[in-house]
Parts: sequence; structure tokens; C-alpha cells
Amino acid sequence: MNTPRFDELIHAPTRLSLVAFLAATGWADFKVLRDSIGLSDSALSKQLTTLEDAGYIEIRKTFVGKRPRTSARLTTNGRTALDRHALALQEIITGAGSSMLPANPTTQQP
Amino acid sequence: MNTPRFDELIHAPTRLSLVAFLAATGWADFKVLRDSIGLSDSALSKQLTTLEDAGYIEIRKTFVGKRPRTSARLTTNGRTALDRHALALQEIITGAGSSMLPANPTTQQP
DNA sequence: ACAATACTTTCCTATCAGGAAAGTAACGGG
DNA sequence: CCCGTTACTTTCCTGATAGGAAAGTATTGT
Repeated sequence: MNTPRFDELIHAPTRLSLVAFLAATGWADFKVLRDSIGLSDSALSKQLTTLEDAGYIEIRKTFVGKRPRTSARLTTNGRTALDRHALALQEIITGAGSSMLPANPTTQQP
Repeated sequence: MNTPRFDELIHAPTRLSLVAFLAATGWADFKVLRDSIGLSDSALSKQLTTLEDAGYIEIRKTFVGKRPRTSARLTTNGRTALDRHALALQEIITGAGSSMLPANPTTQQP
């Protein structure tokens, strides 16, 4: 089963956008990612490396004609991590994450 | 209508937990929040102040017998912000946030 | 008088994130 | 052949933030 799991690496806004974007698009080019997410070259490069190191994305370097092109896509692990993170968010937000909540002692008696 | 709006203040993991917890419980005591979220007194105190300054929670100080008790609950604004943030997350994750996506040019031609 | 409760504030550290700029490598002119 | 451009990557630096520890405040209980 796909148990919910909050993933801090994915949770960070820019990486969440990146991963979600890749989940929707498959292979995406460096420039497309950069412009869609609105990052500088350096910032994107670093985030891609972070996600690759985590095993969440795969990076492909090809040549289009004689010019290099860098693309990325989610790995299976990345897809799973995103799915599980989404479930974790759902539980937190809907309060279904009652596992972390007490029965209902939100006010204490002295 | 409740338009989606990504809220960085709410997105931070601990504050997301706090706000979601309050959304589910109404008034909650300082200690309950501290233990549920798993923060130190100081860290919780600061996050509550941050959320109060943002107008997302209301803080009530009462006395139970002779001992002070601090409780918090979501304000209407806080509830709205959480709802809108949840919608924003949904859009990002489901890729429904297509507003930010190009038609489908995820790979470019030279 | 002193410890304890219930926080709040201050101090300090560790952790990013992101932009700018420099570095790398391969072309493509002039 | 030297220079500028493309396509990134790496280094450098800054600014923002989070969180614990410790000290501060106020009041109560022994």
C-alpha cells in the first residue's frame, strides 16, 4: 500500500513545484523547468542535483544537433515519494491524521 | 469564491501542523499544542506569536484556578488561509495548476 | 525564602535558499 | 585563431528562519 509519508525534501515550495511539474510532464528540459518554476540557472541546477541525489529524478544529457540539452524526469521512487507526501498532506489538512491527535483533550483540567 | 493561494507562512511544516490541528480542534491549550506538535516551549511560543501577528490565530489567556492558561484557536482569516492553501497544494500536486504550465512544450526544438 | 508553573524573550547555532559571478566545454563566426 | 554565445555547474556570499538552551517575568505553593 502507499502509506502517507511527509517528505521534507519534497515539501519545500520550489522542489514541490518541480516534482509536481515533472509528475505531470515526464521529460522536461532545463529551460522549461527554469522558466516554469521561475528560478535562476544556478538555483535550478542545484535543486536538480539535490533531487537526483535523493533518487527522485533522473537527469539525461543529450545533444540536439551540436548543443547540449539537459532534461529531467521523475523516477519511480520520486513518483512514489510525491504520492506519499500528497497523502501525508491530505491527512494533516483534513485532520484525518488523527493518529497524531489525542482523543479530544484539547483543553486540560487543572 | 475561495481562490487557491499558496501561503508560505502556513506551508512551513510546523505551522501547517499547528494550523491544521487548530482547524480540527477549536481552542487548544499551549501544552496540548506543544506535545502534539512536538516543540519546545520557546519554539511554540514564537510560532504562536507569528501566527497571531499574521491574524491567523487568536490567543486567549485565562486563569484556571490561580494558574495561567494560554489557548489558541484559528481565526476566520486563518481558516480561510488554510483552505486556500490546501486548494493551492491540490492544484500544484494534481497538476491542475495548469495555469502555470505551458500547453505542452516540455521539450524544445533547436 | 525557595522551588515550581507557565510561558516569553534573548542568545546562539545550524541550515538552507537563492542570486551573482566565475568556471567549463563545445561551437560558430569574423 | 581569438572571441562571443550557449548551456549549464560550481563557488561565493548574503539573508531569512527554525529551533533549543538559558534567562527573565509573574504568581503560586510549601
